[in-house]
Amino acid sequence: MAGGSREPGRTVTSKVLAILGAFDAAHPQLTLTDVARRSGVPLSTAHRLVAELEEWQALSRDPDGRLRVGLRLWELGQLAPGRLMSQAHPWLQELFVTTGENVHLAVRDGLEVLYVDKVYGRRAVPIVSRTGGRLPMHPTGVGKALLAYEPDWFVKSYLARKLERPTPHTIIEPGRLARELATVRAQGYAFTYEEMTLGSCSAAAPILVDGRAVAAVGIVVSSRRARELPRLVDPLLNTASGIANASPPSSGSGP
Amino acid sequence: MAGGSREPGRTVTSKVLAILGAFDAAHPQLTLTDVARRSGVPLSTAHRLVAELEEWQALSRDPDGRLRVGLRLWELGQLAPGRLMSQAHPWLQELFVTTGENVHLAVRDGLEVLYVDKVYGRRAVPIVSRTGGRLPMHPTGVGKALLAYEPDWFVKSYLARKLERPTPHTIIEPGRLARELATVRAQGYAFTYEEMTLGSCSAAAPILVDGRAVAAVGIVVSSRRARELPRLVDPLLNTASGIANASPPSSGSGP
DNA sequence: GCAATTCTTCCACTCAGTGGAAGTGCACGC
DNA sequence: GCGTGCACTTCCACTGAGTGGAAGAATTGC
Repeated sequence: MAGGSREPGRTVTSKVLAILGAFDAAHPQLTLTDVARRSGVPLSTAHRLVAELEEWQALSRDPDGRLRVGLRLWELGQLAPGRLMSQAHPWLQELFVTTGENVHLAVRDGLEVLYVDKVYGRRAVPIVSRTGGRLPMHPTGVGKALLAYEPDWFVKSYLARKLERPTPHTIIEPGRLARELATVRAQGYAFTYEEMTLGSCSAAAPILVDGRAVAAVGIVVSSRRARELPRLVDPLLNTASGIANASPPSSGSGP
Repeated sequence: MAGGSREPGRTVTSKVLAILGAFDAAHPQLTLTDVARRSGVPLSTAHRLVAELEEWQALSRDPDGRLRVGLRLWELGQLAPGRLMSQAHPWLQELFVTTGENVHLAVRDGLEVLYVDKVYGRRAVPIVSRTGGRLPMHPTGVGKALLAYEPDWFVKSYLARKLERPTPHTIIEPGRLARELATVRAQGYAFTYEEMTLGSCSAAAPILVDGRAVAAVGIVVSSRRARELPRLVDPLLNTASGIANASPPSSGSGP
């Protein structure tokens, strides 16, 4: 009876990864049944695999018994970002102290920006992005800063899709967005005015290493204070170039 | 010839986890051969599993082709620590701003402390611990703060082992250490004087939720400035209780 | 107390996974 | 140019680890 009709061609590894992938920012804690449903792994199989993952502390349980990503996975994750990110943090820190604004660092992942670090104060404007969060590129400052330095074919394919419009201010017309990106490229930084969230504006600058934007620094302020953004450009650019230069001298510097 | 003499009883999952476990703070980037050697997984098997992990961005490759923990794993890890840690960060930030000292947050994992967050300035004393780092409990401030609130049986078994002695100042005599812990418990905070690293002192306070130390906040200063530690106790305790209270009202508060 | 939901265990079948060995590719030295 | 060493990739026939439906246990809700 049992074991006969398995779904073929699915590796154990892919199931393990599907189980881990069931967790995301919107669903940080799940029951076993949730995990099975979201990952597409049969319940009994999920049960066994989850038990192994728990044993290794890749997953652990909340007080109420729900599953969460475990400490060991967090610890592993800390090894990921490499030199750039850990070197960037003090710079972000300093930018926060000198400007008093919420600052963050983001990289591109696929067609989205992934927020990899942020520094913020308790009294400042509440900020939407959280570390590890993802947002589309075109409505965000860091997204525009990164997109502007991607190769043409990439930008083209980005613009070719139907773009989300989180607010009425979001620029989604391909032509207008392309012109915006040209401006960003020309001046070296990007602004947004309520393009992602009503009430928030931002300035962002790419971190350029060998001409490629490996990350971007952003500052978010409430839109009432949008007029202060230009004032923030200088410290922003300083920070961006500081981070870029702090990264170890590029190995392939020459021609 | 092939496939016959496999090592039995090892699940695929355990191999995947062993491969991930091959990465640690001392070995953040590895070649495939390293991974196979460190994880005990045969090279050809490691090759296949690593390829699957790469496809999912659980692992990725450095410019020079060596393997690293990938972005997706970092992203997953961000979901791990739950409310406490993300709520703690602004408090740490503030403690750093008011004191100007290096501050960090640690939790107990097994017999070690795991540093889960830190805030530091560029000009301050260089700090040994890095996020995700592990240290033994008895020579560190946060370690003592955490150990002091563990149940008796745990402390007993901790003291029963032969304790490491990273510096001549490290307290490793069980009796003396037990007395030290009693003091910590009595006064609510811990000091260390060059017990982990020559040249560094620290003060630390536990974050108590329902009488259990769920984490600890620490401040590190250079030992020349050890006399300033007492002055730092008040802000430290404020921070610790602030973090503790900021966590959502405990569900099982009163019997 | 019964129904709904979630979690755990069972087990016979079978194909996904295995790993030693052979092949490929690259870098260096002579 | 050619051999030597090392790291990576592919191959393949065998087999037991993994499978998943279903039944049972535990828990929750009404």
